[in-house]
Amino acid sequence: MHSPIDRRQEILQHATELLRTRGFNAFSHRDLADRTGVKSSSIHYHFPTKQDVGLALIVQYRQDMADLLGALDCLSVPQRLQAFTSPFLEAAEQGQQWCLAGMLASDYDSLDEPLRLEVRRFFDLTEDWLAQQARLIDPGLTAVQALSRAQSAMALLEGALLLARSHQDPQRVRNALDMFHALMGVASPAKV
Amino acid sequence: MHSPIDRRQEILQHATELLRTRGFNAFSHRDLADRTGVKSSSIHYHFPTKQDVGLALIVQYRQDMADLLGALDCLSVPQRLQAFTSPFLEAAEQGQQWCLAGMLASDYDSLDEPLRLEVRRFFDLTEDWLAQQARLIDPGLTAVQALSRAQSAMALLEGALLLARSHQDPQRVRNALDMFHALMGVASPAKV
DNA sequence: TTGCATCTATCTAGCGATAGATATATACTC
DNA sequence: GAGTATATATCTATCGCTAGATAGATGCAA
Repeated sequence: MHSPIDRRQEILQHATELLRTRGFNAFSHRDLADRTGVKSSSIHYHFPTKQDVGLALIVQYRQDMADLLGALDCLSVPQRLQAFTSPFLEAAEQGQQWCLAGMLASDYDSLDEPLRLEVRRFFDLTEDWLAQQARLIDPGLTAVQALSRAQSAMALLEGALLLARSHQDPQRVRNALDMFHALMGVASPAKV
Repeated sequence: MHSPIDRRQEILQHATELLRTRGFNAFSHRDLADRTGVKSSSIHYHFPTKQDVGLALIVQYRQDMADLLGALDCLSVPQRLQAFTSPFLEAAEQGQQWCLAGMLASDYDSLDEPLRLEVRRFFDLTEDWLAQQARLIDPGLTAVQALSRAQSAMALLEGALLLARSHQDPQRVRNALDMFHALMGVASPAKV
């Protein structure tokens, strides 16, 4: 028998991939069960409803993001932005997956309120952090200006990854990253 | 008996709204039938498969966009950009709907290849036009640079509308429009 | 021996899709 | 024109399948 924590994590791992490639309404408990190697009723044991699966996914996604951002303190602001954006580029180069939070945002109408709240919290967290970086770059910005800049920067990344995926063209994200850095007021990092 | 063209258009009208609010996998033939006031089998009469519904929607959406862009020739470039972006702002202010093509892009994995092709064509059309405007604004741009700029501008709009919808905050799109005009190299239009 | 994790079996509801009947409008022929 | 055929648009009824979800049995481990 697996440890319940292992199994739970295993389910979430498959759910992450399915959600990010297909969307919330395009995968089923049976998809999860088949990939995890258990019966679909076992999925219900760990997550009573599908919304619970989504909730666990976005909470973990946000926590991972919070951990990442916390780990960037020791870096310079341009290095932080580089580290922050690299997962977007990786996703585009991998080719099939969108951002988990972006996907849930696109399925927003299908989500119950607790899940919607967590989706909003993900973007709030991310954008607040970006706004902080914007003010470090440009101390003349008001808080409102910095947040506006951060929200648009985030929108740019989400949109670019969405369209890079449908066009199978990671270059779209690379170009968007140049715009992102320009918008945030730092020089683009040197190409590798 | 209705004219077939009327009925077909009536179905497409409801399908547009359902697709833009819920997504491709979150509305059914019965949803369409109930709203149109016919039986679900009648939907199949007009559109044999659900993919055919999606195909008709995106083809019409692209045609509407092509018509709009064609009608802008008589305007100045800043006025054109203003007219181009205003539907995004209206959608954000209305509150529930995303861009039809953006929604299909988010459901890309569920689409058959003919439908995917039409989604890509919508963005190609739009971005090519935006790239032309970018070169009119800044004649020093290469074609590649202009296209890159146009793709990022489009990504920004799509992302901003997505997040404005989930946060119920049209201001996000207004702010993104400022960034959009800056990115395209024109002054933002005066606020009303 | 109690609690956890999983299984088998099943439920209800809804999905996209199809078959076949019906009513109505249009076109053709005598 | 009358009568007949054809095409169009809708209906009723149903298909096979999958969805999310649940009840109750089983096995295993502390």
